[in-house]
Amino acid sequence: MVGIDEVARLAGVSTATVSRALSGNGHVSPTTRVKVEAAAGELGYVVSSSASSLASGRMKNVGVVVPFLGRWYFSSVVEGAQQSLLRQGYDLTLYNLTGGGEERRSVFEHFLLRQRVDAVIAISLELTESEVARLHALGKPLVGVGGPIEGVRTLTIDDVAVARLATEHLLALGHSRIAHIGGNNAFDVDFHLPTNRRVGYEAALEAAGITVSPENFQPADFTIRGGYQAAKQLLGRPHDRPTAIFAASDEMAIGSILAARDLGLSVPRDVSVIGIDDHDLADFFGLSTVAQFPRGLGEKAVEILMDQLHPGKRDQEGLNTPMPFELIVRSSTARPPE
Amino acid sequence: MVGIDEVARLAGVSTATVSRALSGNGHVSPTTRVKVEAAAGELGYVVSSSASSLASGRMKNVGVVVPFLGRWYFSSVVEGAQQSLLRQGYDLTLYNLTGGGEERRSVFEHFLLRQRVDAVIAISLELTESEVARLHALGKPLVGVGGPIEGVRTLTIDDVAVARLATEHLLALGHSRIAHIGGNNAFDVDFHLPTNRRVGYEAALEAAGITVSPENFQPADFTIRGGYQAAKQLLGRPHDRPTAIFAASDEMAIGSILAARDLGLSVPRDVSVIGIDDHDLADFFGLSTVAQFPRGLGEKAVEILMDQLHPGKRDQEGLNTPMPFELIVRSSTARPPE
DNA sequence: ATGAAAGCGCTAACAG
DNA sequence: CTGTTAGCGCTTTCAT
Repeated sequence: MVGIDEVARLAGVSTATVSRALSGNGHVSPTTRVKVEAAAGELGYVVSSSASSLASGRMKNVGVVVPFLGRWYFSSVVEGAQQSLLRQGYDLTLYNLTGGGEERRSVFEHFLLRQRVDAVIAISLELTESEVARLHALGKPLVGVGGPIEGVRTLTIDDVAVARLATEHLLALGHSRIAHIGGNNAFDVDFHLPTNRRVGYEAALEAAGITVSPENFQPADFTIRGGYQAAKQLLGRPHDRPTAIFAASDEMAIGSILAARDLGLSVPRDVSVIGIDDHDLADFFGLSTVAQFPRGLGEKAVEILMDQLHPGKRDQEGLNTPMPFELIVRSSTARPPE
Repeated sequence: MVGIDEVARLAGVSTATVSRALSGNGHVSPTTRVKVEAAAGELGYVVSSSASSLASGRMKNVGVVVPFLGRWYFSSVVEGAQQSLLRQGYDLTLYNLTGGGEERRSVFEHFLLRQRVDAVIAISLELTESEVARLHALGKPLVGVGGPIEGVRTLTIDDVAVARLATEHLLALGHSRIAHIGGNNAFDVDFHLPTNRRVGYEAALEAAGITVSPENFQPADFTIRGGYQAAKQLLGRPHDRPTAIFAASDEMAIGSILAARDLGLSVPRDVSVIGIDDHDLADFFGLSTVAQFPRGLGEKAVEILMDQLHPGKRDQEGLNTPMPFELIVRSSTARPPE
C-alpha cells in the first residue's frame, strides 16, 4: 500500500500539501496541485479511509436502512441514493432489516453507532424516539423517507392526496361504484400509509356525494397475489359489482387485472383499475396509476444530507419536504359500462 | 463520544484489557471481562470503527458489487449476504453499477481501494484481469457469484445442467416441439449465461433425438414484457406451433403464460411453460421452474469469505463451488395435446 | 501557499 | 492474565 508520504516525496512537497491538494480542503497553488495529482496517479495512491476518517472525523459514508430490499419501491430508492452518493465520493452502507426485531435492535444500538457513517437515511421506517435520540446524540444528520417522524427531516408523499387523485380520476370517468384494495394492518405500523390512502379514497367519494360502503373495501398485503384474491372477492359479488377498483399499490392493481380476466371480465370495459407507484410492470399491463418517483426520493434524500454535511449553501425547506406525484393514464381505466 | 479510556477507568483496568475483552482477541479473565462489559454498557461505549480499523487493519466490512438492484435475483443475493454479515458483525457496503461504465471504473479504481472493505463479493460480473489484479494486489479476498472468473474463488450454478433439466422435464412429458426463449446478446457479456442455457436446451433435445430448429428460438431481455413478445412470435405461427416453451428466466416464462392467454391458448393444456429461478411470482402463476436459491448464494459467499478472513477452520472446496438447483413442478407443465 | 508537528482512538507487541 | 508503549496513516492547527 503506497502512503501519503511517498506521494509527498515524489511531488517534492509535504504530506500536508498532498492532503490539501487531493481532498480539496485548504488552498494549494494550481501548479503544485497538478504535481501532486500526477504523483498520486503515478503511484496509484488512494487514501486510507480509516486513517483519513480517524484524523478528520468524516467517514464519507452514509447508512441506508430499509425494511425490505426485494420490493421495487425500496430497491429504487436505494438505487437513487447510491448513484448520488457515488458521485459525491460517498459509500453507501446498507442495513436491510428483513430479518426482524433482533436485527433492527443490533443495527440501531450497535452498527449505526460505531462512527462508520456520517449520516443515515431511513426508508419507510417509523423510528422510535430512542432510535432517533441515539442518532441525534451522535450529531448525525438523519433523513426519513416515506413518512413524518417527530423532529426529523423527512421526505414524504402526501398519501391522502395521492389516493384522492386516483379516486377522482375514476370519478371523473363517471364511476360511482368504486372499490378500494388497501393494506392490511400489518402494513400500517410504519406511517399508516394504508390508512392514509383509504382516507383519501373516502374523502374523494364523499366530496362527490357518494356514500362509502364498507363492502367496497378489501385489505391485502401489497403483493400481486394479495391483490388478486382481494379483487376476486370484490368482483365476484352477484350484484352491485364495482365498476372500478383503486388499489393502494400497482402490484395489487396488477393482481386485480389478472383476477378480472380470470372472472371473464374485460379491463377496462367491464371494470377499470388504477394503482399507485408506476411500478416497472405498470406499463406492460397498461395500468393507470399515480406515479411516485422513488429514485428521485433517494436522490433528494442524499441532496439534503449533503447540504447538512457541507453547510454554507441554501438550505432548510422546512422539516418536511413534500414530494411530487403524478397521474399517469394508461389503458386500464375508462368510462364505466352503460 | 465516550472513549476506551473512560471505560478502562470505570472498570479499573487498562485500555488494552478493555480492547481485548470487548473484541474477543487475546485472553481476559472471566471476572474482568464481566467488569469491562458492565462498564462499557453503562457508558454506552461503542468502538470507533475508524480508530479500530486503522490500528488493526481490519474493517469489518465487505463490499458487494451488483450490476442491478431492482431485479429479484440480485436483491435476493444481497439480502442473503447482508443477513449473514450482520450476524458476524460485518457491515455491507453496496456498489450498484446500474449507472454504466464510468461508475464501474470509479468503483474499481477508487472506492474499493481505499481500504474500506476487507473483502468483496462480485455478483454476476465478469471481472477484467485488471480489476481482479487490483483487488488481489491489496490482498483482499474476492468471491464471484454467478460465473467462473479466472483465478477467483467463485460460486456458480451449472447453467447447462439447469437448462437440460428443464428441457428434459418437458421431454419426459412427451413434448417434442419445444421452443426456447433465451437472452439476447446484451446479456451474454457476463458469463454467457444465455448461451449456456441454450446449450443445455439443445443438448437435451439432441440426446432425445430431436433436431434443433432455429425457428424455435427467440431472444429476449429477461423481462416479463420481453418474454411476452417472444412468446407471441413463437405461438403465433400458423403451423407447427410449439407445444412447450422453456424460458431462460421466470419473468420471461410469466410473460409467455400471459401471451398464451392473450392468444386464446390455455396453459398447460395447449402449451406448457417452464422457467428458471423460482421467482417470487412463480408460485402465483403456477409456474414450473428450476429453482436456484439466490439467498443461499449470498450466504455461502459470506461463509467462504469468513473462512478466508479467519483461517484455521476447514477450507478450500476448490476454486469453484457448484451450487444446487432443483426442479419444481407446478401447474404450467403437462402432457402435450393429442 | 506551504511545512512541522501534534494528535485522532484504538490495537498489538512486548514485558511482566 | 494484564499493563506499557509505540504506532496505524492521515488531517489540521499553527507558524512561516
